[in-house]
Amino acid sequence: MKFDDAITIKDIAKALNLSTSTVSRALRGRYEISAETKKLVMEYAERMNYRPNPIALSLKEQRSKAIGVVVSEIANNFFSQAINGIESIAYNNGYHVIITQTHESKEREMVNIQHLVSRSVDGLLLSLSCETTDLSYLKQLHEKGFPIVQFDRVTNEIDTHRVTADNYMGAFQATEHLIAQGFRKIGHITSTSNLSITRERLQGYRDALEKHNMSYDAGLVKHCTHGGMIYDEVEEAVESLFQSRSKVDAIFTAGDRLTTVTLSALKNVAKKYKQVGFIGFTNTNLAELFTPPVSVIRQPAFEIGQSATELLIRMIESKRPVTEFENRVLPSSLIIRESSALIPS
Amino acid sequence: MKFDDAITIKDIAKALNLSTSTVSRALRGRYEISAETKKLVMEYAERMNYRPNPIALSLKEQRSKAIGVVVSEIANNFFSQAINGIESIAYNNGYHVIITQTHESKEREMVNIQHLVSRSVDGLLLSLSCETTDLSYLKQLHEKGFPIVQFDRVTNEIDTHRVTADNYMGAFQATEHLIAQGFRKIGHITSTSNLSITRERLQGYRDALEKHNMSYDAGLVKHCTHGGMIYDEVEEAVESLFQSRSKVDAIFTAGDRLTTVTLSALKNVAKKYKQVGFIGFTNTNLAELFTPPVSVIRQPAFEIGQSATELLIRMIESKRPVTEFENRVLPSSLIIRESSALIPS
DNA sequence: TTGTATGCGTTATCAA
DNA sequence: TTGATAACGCATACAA
Repeated sequence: MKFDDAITIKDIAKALNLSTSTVSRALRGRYEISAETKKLVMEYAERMNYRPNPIALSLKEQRSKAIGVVVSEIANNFFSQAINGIESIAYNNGYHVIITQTHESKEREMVNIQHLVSRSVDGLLLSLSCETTDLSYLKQLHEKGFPIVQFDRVTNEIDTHRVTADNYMGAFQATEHLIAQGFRKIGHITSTSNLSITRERLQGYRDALEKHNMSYDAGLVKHCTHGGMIYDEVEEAVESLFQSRSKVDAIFTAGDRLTTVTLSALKNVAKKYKQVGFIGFTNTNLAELFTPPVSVIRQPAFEIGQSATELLIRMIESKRPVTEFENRVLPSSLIIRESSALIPS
Repeated sequence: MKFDDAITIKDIAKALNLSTSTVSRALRGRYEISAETKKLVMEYAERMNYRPNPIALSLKEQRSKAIGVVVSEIANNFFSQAINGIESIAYNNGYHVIITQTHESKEREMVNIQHLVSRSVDGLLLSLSCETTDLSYLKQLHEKGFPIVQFDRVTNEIDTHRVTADNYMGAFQATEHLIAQGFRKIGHITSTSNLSITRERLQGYRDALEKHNMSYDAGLVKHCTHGGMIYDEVEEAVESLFQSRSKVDAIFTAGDRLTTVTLSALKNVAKKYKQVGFIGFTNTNLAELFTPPVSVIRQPAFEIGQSATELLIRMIESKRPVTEFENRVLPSSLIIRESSALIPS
């Protein structure tokens, strides 16, 4: 059924007693067409509000002027902000954006990518899911020259452009900040070490401790394999950090979700303790609602989205295959609030 | 360029020395084809990992097995949860979801809708933007029989299926709750009255006041035209509610964003006051981070998404045009926390 | 039971 | 300068 009253080139041709090819050429302003015919066609098209059918174009050109985005969750401020950045650039370049979520499932990830590719997206913006292990399909795609840009959660196993936040430096500064505040036993709640971001942040944390001659204790690092999707997992982590053997006086959290949920858990668990230092990676404005407001590390999500999209579109539109891949690292920013000490009610 | 090594029906036909139509029919399990040929084709297709090209199908069938979603912002918990609901149903029915954002701009809204339609989405899930005024295009589309389901922010000017939260009852109960807590002067921060949700909530608020013999004062209702997108607007609203002439002792906020931002503003502004009652519509878990946690009205976002999608798919797949439209109203739930009183630090 | 031809909307190639 | 035709991948009416 056609609900779209969109007229086609054929309709124009018929109405004007021309051939479809003439109309097509006139519309695209080709030099072979007489100014007269051109004007005729253009005006008629304008008047009838002609729009080329994108589907037909996709079929013909084997491209769609659309880019696919694969993220774990859009209900995550980092990603929704990144998507806004992606859209802003894509939009300005005449590209359409198709967003898909993996919900951290590798099957979902695979299905989404395949679907996007078969839908002829011209390129892919990819932030890997926690689970991802088998990258062979992606690798193949990339080797065939399919434009892919990784952002945020990246892997070195596929050599593409990469755009990330400076997770290392963010974590380093965050940890130093807690140390400067006088906290001596800093716990770290993070997600699976599968993820690049997890490893980078952990390294920043370790190096900061080392710089200040504080020993690294693996027992103080809690990996939540579901990245904060499951509350109980986080609460358990928080609780274990407060157990006698390894009682921390401060906590540093790694992700948007993890930060949110840890703060919630702290409300319940930390009551028993006088003061808990806190800092976390987050792009929500949650933390300022705390009493007193806590410090956070904010990531340049919007800019990451923009940057990744620029690179992708450049790849798509360049004639020759790209061989040199960029690694853009955008600075995270430390936001220091009144106090990083949480005073339980 | 073809990066997808997807084989086509033609390839199969060639390899098996059959015609494309035979292959096509075999693949679709038509009865005319001999079991033998069917098996042959099926197996080969399976082995070569054949996938029909969705673009070609769209062009042919004038449908895409995709549904378009138009919301104002995905960086809004209500919508991201609703989208999850939408995806869950769409996915199970073999539909693909294309999400677009209007950022509350009516131009953006128009462009998105047209783009989706020209991309042959089979139906539209629509949550109107604040600004929307000219509905003629949408009306036309609907009159031509294009499947549209409105959700959350709806208008009566277009007669479609509608799925909403029970905003009226939510607001009514919220207001009653504040009254029960002893607050006597309750301010209401909401968005433009263009929006159905705004009007419903306002009515709930008014009726609750009336029931308890409290007079309604229009001066205590602040409309933020940008729905909380602009902080200053909200802060101004909060401040004016605390001015001597109309000093409120409690605030009731209308939207996800508005609630978040008002809470932030309260942190700054309300410091001067001893106690402020608070309740707001929100789907974030922000409110529990407050000290003490505040009460909220939570909307069944996920279920709204699911329900709207069910209706839409039913419309898409039904042969005869729908004439009777449903108005589904799903209950909001009041979440009472320790206290709805905010104690400034 | 299978094959041929046509069309979905567009553009490119070749011919006029 | 313009037109006829084929092609993108698929499904179907019609022929065989």
